[in-house]
Amino acid sequence: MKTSGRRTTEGIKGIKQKKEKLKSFLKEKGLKSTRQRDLVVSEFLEMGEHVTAEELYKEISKKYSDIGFTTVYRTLKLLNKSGLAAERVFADNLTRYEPLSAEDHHDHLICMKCGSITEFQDLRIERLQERVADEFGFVAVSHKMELYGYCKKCKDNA
Amino acid sequence: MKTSGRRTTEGIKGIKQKKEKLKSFLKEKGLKSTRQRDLVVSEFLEMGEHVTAEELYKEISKKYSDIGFTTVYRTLKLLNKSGLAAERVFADNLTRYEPLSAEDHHDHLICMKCGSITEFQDLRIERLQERVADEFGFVAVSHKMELYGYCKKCKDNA
DNA sequence: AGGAAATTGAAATTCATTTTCAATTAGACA
DNA sequence: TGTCTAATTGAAAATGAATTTCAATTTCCT
Ligand SMILES: [Mn+2]
Ligand SMILES: [Mn+2]
Ligand SMILES: [Zn+2]
Ligand SMILES: [Zn+2]
Repeated sequence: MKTSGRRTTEGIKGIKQKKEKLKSFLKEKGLKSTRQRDLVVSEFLEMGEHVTAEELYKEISKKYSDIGFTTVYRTLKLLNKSGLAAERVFADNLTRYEPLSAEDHHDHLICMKCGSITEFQDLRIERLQERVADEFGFVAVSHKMELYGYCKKCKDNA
Repeated sequence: MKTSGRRTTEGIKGIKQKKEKLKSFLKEKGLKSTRQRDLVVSEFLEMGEHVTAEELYKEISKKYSDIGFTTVYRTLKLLNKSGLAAERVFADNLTRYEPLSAEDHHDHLICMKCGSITEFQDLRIERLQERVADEFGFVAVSHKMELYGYCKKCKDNA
């Protein structure tokens, strides 16, 4: 049984590590470290899961009124390009971001009532996907898999 | 090996059958049959695959200059609600429609170079998805699974 | 410190989707 | 077949998230 739940909150260690990675990425690309980027990245890593640029912006605005939405938006794009965040679009068609490391891969269960998102990983499914691709002479480089329905809580107290 | 390709073109039989189903749906809901709806539905069923409202509209415009985009758009929504079409949003974030019947279910392989879309069905994967959901006490009612990569043609002449 | 290049944030733009509204049409019923 | 009401149509406007623009500011290399 390879399926498993994932992640509670980003550990401090992971955060520092990721910030280091970002710094390398910036330097490598001739980009600059700024107070704004730092703040946005910190908040993002602490918040953790599946946030929209708008949500993150609102959260940040509470503490730092001088950081604009555009900067939050651009920083998330940057994190994505540097491989530190994944961009996700679920059924509501909003672009969400989540911290991600290179080795990490997972898919999602999405509750249609409360909106909660559960992550899972299933190697058997992944293998079968590869197999399907092979049958069609298709080379898969990524995939998207989402299950929509009702989470434990929501199906119980219906 | 349960995986398989699908569908060439909608048979005339299937088209007539679907048009009948739509008529029932309309009557049942107190809606009206119109020349426009008829034309849009015919063109849609003949075109077949994964079209956007815009694409279908342009195609229809060639023959019938008096049919507006809005009507095409609304007819596709209607087909969706009546269960005769599926709405799909792939990575390009455009809403596409494809003819679909109740029993039918399939997922997609999408070529990142030429954009071709291949359909597949894999019961083993579907069973495992159900299993994953169960493990989390989640009741899945639908899912989305797309594999992105390079199709046979595109990976060959790279 | 000087200066080129990157960044910022407000505002404007884009673009698919959805809604509005006045004119037209379908179809139920007499 | 004519009447009437509700549904439909299509052009235009509105929406709203995502993206771009641009002038002012900041970073950081020399
Ligand atoms: Mn996730
Ligand atoms: Mn399909
Ligand atoms: Zn729930
Ligand atoms: Zn291809």
